[in-house]
Amino acid sequence: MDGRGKLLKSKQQADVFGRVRKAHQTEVAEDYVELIADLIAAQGEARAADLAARLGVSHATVTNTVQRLIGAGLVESRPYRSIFLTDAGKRLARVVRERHLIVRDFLVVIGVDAETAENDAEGIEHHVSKETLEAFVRMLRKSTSEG
Amino acid sequence: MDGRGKLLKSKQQADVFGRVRKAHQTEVAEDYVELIADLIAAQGEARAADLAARLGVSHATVTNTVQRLIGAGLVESRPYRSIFLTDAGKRLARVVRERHLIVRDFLVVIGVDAETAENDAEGIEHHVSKETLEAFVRMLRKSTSEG
DNA sequence: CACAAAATTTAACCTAGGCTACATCTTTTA
DNA sequence: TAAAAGATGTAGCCTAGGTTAAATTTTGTG
Ligand SMILES: [Mn+2]
Ligand SMILES: [Mn+2]
Ligand SMILES: [Mn+2]
Ligand SMILES: [Mn+2]
Repeated sequence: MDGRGKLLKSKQQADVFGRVRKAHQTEVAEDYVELIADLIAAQGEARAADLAARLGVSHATVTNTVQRLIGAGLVESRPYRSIFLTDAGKRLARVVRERHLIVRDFLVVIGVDAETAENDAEGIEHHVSKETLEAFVRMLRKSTSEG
Repeated sequence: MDGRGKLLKSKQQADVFGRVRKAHQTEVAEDYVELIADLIAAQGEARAADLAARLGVSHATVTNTVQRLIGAGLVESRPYRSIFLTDAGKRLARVVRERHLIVRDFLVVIGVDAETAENDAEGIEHHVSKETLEAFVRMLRKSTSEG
C-alpha cells in the first residue's frame, strides 16, 4: 500500500507555509504601528524609550526597526524627537487595532480568561484571515444577542 | 488630562510580546517535526527534498534547519540518508499534530471553510495557550453533541 | 557497469531582528 | 547656567532563516 495518511498536495502545503512566513514578515510592522497609535492616543506622543519598554527589547532594536518602518513609509521621525505615523501608518494601525480587539474579545467569549486572551491574541491576530475574522465577529454578535 | 486610553502596564505588555517572540523561536522546529512525522506515516520516510517541496523553501534551507534540529536533539540523520525523529522529536510531533487538528477543526466548527481553516491553523497553532486550546476543545465537543 | 539524473552537502551571501557598549544630544535640576 | 541624568543614535556583534551556485554522493537505467 502507499499512503497510510492523507497528505495535502505538495504545492498546496507549500502555499500554506508561505502564507505564514509572509504574515511573520509584516508582523513587527503591525505591532509597532498599533503600539505607536496607542501611545499617542493615551499619552500624546510615542517615544522610542516607551516602545522599547513596552515591547521588551532594547532601545537600539527600536531604533533599527523604526528606521525600517520609515523606509516602508509607515512612520516619521526626526533625530532625537518622538515618533509619528504617516497616513499609511495610521490606516494600518486602525485595521490592526480593530482586528486585535476582535480576536481578544472572541477568545473571552468562548471562555478564555481576560489575561490569557490578551496574551494569545497578540500572536494569533497576525494569522487570522478576513474570513476567519468574520467568523469571530459572528460569534461575538451571537454572544451579545444571547447575553 | 492624562490617559485618554487604557494601556496595559509596561512590564505586562513586554511579557506579552516576549511570549510571542518565544513562540516564534520554536515554531520552525514544531512545523518540521510535525511534517517529518506526517511524511514517515504516509510514505515510510522523510527526505530532505520532500520537506523542501512541502515547506516551499530551498533544499539548502532544509539542510541548515535540519542541522539545527539535530543539535536540539529532535532529529537524526546520516549524510545522504533520510531524516528520522528522536524520541523527543516524536513526542513533540504528537503534541503539535494534536494541537494542529484541534485548531483546524475548531475553525471549521465556527463556520470557516476547510481550506481557509487549514491555512490559518498553520499560523495560529503556535500561539494558542493550553487554556485557549481547552476552550477550543469545549466548542468542538459542544458542536459534536449538538450536531 | 557505466553513466546520467537526482538528491544532498557545502560555500558564500542576504535580511530581519535581537544584543551590548559607547557616543552624542536633550532635558532637568542644583 | 553648568553638571547630571535621561533619551537617542551608532558601531559591532550574534542567530535564525532565507537564497543561489557549485561540488559530491547516491540512485536508476541503457
Ligand atoms: Mn501582535
Ligand atoms: Mn496586537
Ligand atoms: Mn505551523
Ligand atoms: Mn506567528
